[in-house]
Amino acid sequence: MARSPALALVPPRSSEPNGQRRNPGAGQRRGPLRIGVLVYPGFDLLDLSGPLEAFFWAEHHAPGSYELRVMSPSGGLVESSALRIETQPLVTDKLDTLIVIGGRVERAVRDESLIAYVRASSRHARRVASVCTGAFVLAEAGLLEGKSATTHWYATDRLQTAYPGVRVRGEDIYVKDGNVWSSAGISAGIDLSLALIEEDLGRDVALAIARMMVVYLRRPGGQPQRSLLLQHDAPCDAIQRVLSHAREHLQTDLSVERLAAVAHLSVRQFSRVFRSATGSSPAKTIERLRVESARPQVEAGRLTLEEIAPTVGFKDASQMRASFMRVLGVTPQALRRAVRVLE
DNA sequence: CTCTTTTCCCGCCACT
DNA sequence: TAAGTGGCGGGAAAAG
Repeated sequence: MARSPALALVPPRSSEPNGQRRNPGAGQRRGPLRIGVLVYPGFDLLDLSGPLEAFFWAEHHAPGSYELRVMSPSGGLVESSALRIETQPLVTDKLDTLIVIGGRVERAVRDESLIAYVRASSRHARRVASVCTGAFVLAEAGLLEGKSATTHWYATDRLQTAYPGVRVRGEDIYVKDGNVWSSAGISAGIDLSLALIEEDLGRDVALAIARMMVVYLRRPGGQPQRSLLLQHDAPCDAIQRVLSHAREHLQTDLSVERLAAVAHLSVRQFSRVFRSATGSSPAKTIERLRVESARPQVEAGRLTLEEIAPTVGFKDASQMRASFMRVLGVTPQALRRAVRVLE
């Protein structure tokens, strides 16, 4: 794996190291980049607030870089999943980036004028993006035809069936294909926004924002969006039993041989079935499970890393550190430091 | 950091 | 024949 010093959570305070910083797409900057965020009745509030917060911090770090505009077809008050928010009418002129928020899109995709607007602004805007099920709007507008895209894991099948021309990448947090970006559910919108900001303002700014928001920059794509700890609906029964067993016996030996025994299968057959059911290998999955379990404790900062490691089955802190690097691309110490920043 | 040992994992093939 | 299974070998990666 590529070791990536740039993933360190705390950027060098000297604001000058290597790395491309000026935004490459907009040429010489004149005025703030206008970010149009598109919502509609029934949109998901968290899909909206994540990106807004990210761009808010970007503006804080680099004043004058962005101008945010939350828009809806009707303008005025629009009802979200949680509460009503004030929006502005749609505009197309000088729109740098259009971000379509997810939510209950059924009506939105049937709104001819809305779809037409998205299609039209995609011709003028430098970038178009979607959060969560906002991908359906982009797809309906034909922007995803022949392109790779992602959406909330719960909706990937529906997206694929409804729009066969889209190359749905259900495993990715966010996907960039040309100038069309899409992200997975809810909080993945933050990752998407950070990536957009990184493209505009450079890695250092994106890292600083990630630190303020207490998230970390994920490696582009490749990160499974479903948590193994939350996943209780595995496709195959035997595999589900093994995962439950693993969750409840994290501190014990979870070698492939052991797991195969739990599944009542030979090692060979077990790893074969496991891969086809989960898309990943047994050992890698166990490693992820342990990292996911340790992470909240690491961030809480109550126990030392040496104390945490054995509780989730790592031999010691250094092994835990190695696993964190492999799975998250970040060391436990870095995660812990990131949380402390706000205290 | 290098060297050695162990574990993982997947193609291949034989056996139900 | 088709589909599921399990052992073997060895390259790759992790652990020691």
